[in-house]
Amino acid sequence: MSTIFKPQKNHLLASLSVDNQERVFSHLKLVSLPLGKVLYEPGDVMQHVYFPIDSIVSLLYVMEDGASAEISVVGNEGMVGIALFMGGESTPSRAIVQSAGHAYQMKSNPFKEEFNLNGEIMTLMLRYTQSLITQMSQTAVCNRHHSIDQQLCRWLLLSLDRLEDEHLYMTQELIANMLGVRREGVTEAAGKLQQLDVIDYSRGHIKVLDRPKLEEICCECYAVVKKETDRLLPRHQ
Amino acid sequence: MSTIFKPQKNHLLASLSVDNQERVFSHLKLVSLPLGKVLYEPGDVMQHVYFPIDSIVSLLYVMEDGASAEISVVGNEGMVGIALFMGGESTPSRAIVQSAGHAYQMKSNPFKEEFNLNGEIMTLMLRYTQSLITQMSQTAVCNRHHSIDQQLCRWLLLSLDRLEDEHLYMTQELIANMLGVRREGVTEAAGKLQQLDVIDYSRGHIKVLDRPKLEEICCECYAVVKKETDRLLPRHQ
DNA sequence: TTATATTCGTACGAAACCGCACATAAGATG
DNA sequence: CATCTTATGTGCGGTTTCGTACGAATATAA
Repeated sequence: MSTIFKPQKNHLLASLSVDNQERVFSHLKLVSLPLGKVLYEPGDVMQHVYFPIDSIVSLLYVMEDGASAEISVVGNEGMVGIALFMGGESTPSRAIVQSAGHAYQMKSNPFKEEFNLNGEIMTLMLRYTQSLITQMSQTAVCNRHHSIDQQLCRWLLLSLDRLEDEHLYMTQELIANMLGVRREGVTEAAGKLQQLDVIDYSRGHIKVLDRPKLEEICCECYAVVKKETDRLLPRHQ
Repeated sequence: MSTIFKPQKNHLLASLSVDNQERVFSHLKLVSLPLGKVLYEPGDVMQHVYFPIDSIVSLLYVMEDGASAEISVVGNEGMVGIALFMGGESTPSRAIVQSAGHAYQMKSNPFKEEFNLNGEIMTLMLRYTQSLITQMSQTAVCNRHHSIDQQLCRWLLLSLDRLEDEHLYMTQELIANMLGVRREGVTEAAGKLQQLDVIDYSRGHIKVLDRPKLEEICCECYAVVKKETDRLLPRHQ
């Protein structure tokens, strides 16, 4: 179990120095995150932070009338709960598990203590926060200018990057909620991708057949975020 | 001149303790920001940070095809250049003066030194960054779900909050660039507001006549950002 | 197997927004 | 004043997306 799910599977944790890893790892607890689990509701004071391993968490804003839109997505490249060290301790959005899996959980207080040591961990967390800001910004741009087709491609690529293989378990209804569009819109867009043999979609199971083509069809938004994230958080290996 | 433009007119600078004010103020230089001036281009390593006094700066993303979208807006409540202390030193977006006026400029290095003292300034800057994140998130949501009419209201209110009176000097063309819509769309939306006696618009000069009504017509996005900003950065006075 | 729930496909009118073209009007310039 | 530039108003066809409704297909349960 814990031989498969090493903390190092999370890129942020992996990039810490040995000293910091030892101290931080002693506070980590492996938890299972089922699909749809809500880690934070809007305004909740965060009790834990999460470092996803093979799960994906969406930061989702839900409006008064129930409509929703995904602000950003967090997988093994990042962490959930940045508002903790940013000072607010809560956000107006919801953190919800978009793809079931596992994560390492750490209690707020020890994490804040580590952050406040003003060293490697703080630097890393701030750089990650900037990459998250980039993703949010690009989401705003993409929402403004790009078609559902393109946005679906972006969304698929962002998800793929955070999973271990090319399989996504995700109904069109759920994707529609993330993109903030109608379910029928996703059906159409996914149908086009299927006709192009880019994906194979069947009742909540997507298999990506041709990733290069997916990137080709996609708007520039994915590449911008990817490039900036790589710049901010280079993976040393 | 500098009797009118006190550093304290910027809310972030004003909220520093006397000690920190003394140290920081010695590095500040009052600069004039003409309309359209670009403070940073995408990817530029930032040489200065800016604390607006009576100017407004837009963080704008410009796409490959020239289309654009405003990510967030910064006035006397904030600062331009957060990427400096977040670690990236640059962003994929452009910082451009949206409303002419003045700002206090500070060189990057002394500012980073202040930030790294790990005290009040750091805490404040991080809280401000979180409020900026909230604004970006809500922009993404608003871009997804709300009409041009509503978005124009949000945009006007965000601008109003950062100005000293109810006068905006801004062509419809420019607003359209910020919102990422057609100029004609802004003409129509502004026409409706004018018919409702909410604004008076004439060749680049907007006078807001009825702010309460403006807030009423607006989508929830403005209030969400406003409330969260007030929570994160209470003004002690 | 049969019934039921879930997921997906399709259709259609309405609305919002776009791209484009052009007219009008208000300042600016000479 | 006459001219030019800039800013705004308006109209129209085309596209995308929406809201809604309904049917088909697949999984799940009785």
